[in-house]
Amino acid sequence: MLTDRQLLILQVIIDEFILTAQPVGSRSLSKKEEITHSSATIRNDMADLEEMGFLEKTHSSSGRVPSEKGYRFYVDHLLSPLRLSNRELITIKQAFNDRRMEFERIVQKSAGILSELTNYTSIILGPEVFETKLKQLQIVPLNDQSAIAILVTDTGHVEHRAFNVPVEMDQSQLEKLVNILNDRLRGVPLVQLYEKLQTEILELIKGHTDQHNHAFSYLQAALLDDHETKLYIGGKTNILMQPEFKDLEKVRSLYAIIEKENEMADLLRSGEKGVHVRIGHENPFDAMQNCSLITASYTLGNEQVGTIALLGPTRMEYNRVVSLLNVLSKQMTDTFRAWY
Amino acid sequence: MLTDRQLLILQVIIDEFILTAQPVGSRSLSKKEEITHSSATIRNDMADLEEMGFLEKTHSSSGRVPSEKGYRFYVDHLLSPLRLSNRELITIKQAFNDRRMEFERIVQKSAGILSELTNYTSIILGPEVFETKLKQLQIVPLNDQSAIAILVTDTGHVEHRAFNVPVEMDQSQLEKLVNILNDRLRGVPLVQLYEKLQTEILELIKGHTDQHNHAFSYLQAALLDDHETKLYIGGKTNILMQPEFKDLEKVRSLYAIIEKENEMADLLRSGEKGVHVRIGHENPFDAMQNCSLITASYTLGNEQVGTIALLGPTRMEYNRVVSLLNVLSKQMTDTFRAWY
DNA sequence: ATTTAGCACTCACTCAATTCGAGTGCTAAC
DNA sequence: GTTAGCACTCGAATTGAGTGAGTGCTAAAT
Repeated sequence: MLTDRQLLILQVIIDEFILTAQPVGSRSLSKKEEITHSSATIRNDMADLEEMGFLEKTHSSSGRVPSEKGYRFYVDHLLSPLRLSNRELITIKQAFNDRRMEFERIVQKSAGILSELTNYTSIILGPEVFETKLKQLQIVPLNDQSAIAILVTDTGHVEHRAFNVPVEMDQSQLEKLVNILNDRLRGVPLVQLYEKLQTEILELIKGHTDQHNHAFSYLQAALLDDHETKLYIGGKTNILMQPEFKDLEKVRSLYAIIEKENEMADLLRSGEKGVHVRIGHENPFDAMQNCSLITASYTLGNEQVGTIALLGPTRMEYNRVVSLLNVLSKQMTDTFRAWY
Repeated sequence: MLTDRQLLILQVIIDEFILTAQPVGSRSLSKKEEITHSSATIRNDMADLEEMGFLEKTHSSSGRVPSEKGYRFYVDHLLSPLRLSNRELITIKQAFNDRRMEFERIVQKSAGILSELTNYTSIILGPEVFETKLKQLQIVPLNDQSAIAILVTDTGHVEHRAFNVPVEMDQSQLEKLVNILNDRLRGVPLVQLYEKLQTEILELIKGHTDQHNHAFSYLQAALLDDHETKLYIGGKTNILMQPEFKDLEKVRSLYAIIEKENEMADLLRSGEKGVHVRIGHENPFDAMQNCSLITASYTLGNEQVGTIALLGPTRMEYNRVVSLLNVLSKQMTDTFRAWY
């Protein structure tokens, strides 16, 4: 396999390239403190490493650049876990000190922090709401034509939607309807809401007046759709600062992908627990060829899982990013656990 | 002042430049159908127009480019109102056909439509919530430590925030507190909420138990902050497609401005009623030197005013954009009027 | 058997020189 | 007042020499 020296050289090359984005040559390597050998020796090892597929040349007489296989090896075997700096730890702590216990706020902030600390683009997938259970349904009438339906889940998630109230229906009738719904639907997971509404409740309502029936159909429309899991993106413009994206066309195609919420959500969902690195072509999208995506999962309550991720060039500061995601996902999990 | 021919030439030059982003020369103008004169004649008029400050050269032997003064004149005097295409009208109609009467959704969609139809960046300022009055306050307990406060305004705006419940407080006490607050605060404009809470309510609460007092302070924190007016931005990446932004540095500085929500909000707020065009240096920010910002206001309910805007290069399709904003702001106003 | 020094070779990059063409201003004729 | 003609200007694109960082290979040194 690889000799110790080759390992060292591979490591230093990748570290250097991550820092400078420039191909690394044997001479500059031989000057490094960690390396005591001459440039010729290094050249030989570099040639071997290239043969094995860990390095590449940009052209026949250029320095070496890590290949995807090189990065993969680096991430799997050479990554030295990095202690986060104090500044970073403090920044994170502060964000979570916010007394306002609002999920959205924390997530949004986390996205901001991640992108700020890394200069990459952060993507956070909110927790899946499907498994959350209905806690309470509330109706607030605005005037005689419209009202707002508010739906609160056991995890504190709130959704609301305005809807029309049939003119012939007065407030007390509306209240009765809501009471019925609350009785029957409390504790029902949101995914099952539709089913329940269609069967049980519809049955139940049939016994009542026409108005009930009518109002119910309005309410139903208001309640059913759009329990989407949200995607929070931070530092989208950081992409512009990476030298590998000086070509506007690449930026554009990458943005095009990022903005497809559904596809991005699926991409993030697919990760297992723990930190997970996807390098270059390991990503399903062409536009992410020279990107790496690092994901980590967090949990909210029992089994609600969400994902935080960082998107940057393959030439990413893997050690820092991995540490950061670890800390942050843990922090999020802990914070949410403390709340509920 | 300007001769008819000069007016024509100015108009055609600007139209052409808006289309191609290339300096316009006398020869290419002379070939246009609308223009019957020779290139030499045109050159003379162009020289005059340049002397008057309506045109500029990029270098001594280049074609002409409109100056800001030129655009200003064009917008003020030469703008031929454009009928929107059927496709455009249909796109708009469809967006407003959504049965879900939710303000946010409509605004978000409008932002999307605007940027999609124009390839510029759309910015929409949500209506100021300060003048809206509290309709109802609701508390939904999650467990014995936390609850959610939900605040509904008379325009159907909903805000919510989780907060801690003091352990020694049981649900009935909480309900009592909420009832008191609802009685006293219903109809109070959000801006006055803080004041009211500090004076009247605090007074009222003092009579009650310690627990009330304690819980109240939690609730207060939950209710007070963050009645921000939101900024909705669409098509931020469209900026990348404009040739005047092939320089990444410009893109970055422009993004930096756009992302400062407060400053953008102030900028949009400053416009009077109706459509309003700000060209180049008429904008307060350096990064918007070669941008134009076109704003239009819409109203929600009585006096709630919001703003929709488009940001693009000074070389903007003014006629189309102005028509579009007109239609859309009217559509928004109408839709909201119908709701409330 | 490694490691190193030396040398010829490769290739991107920079920079100046050159050309090309779209454009202008000016003048004289129409 | 309008137009044709001409000299001139200047940016953009093209070319070619020079530079330097890099390589691979071979032979000597360890």
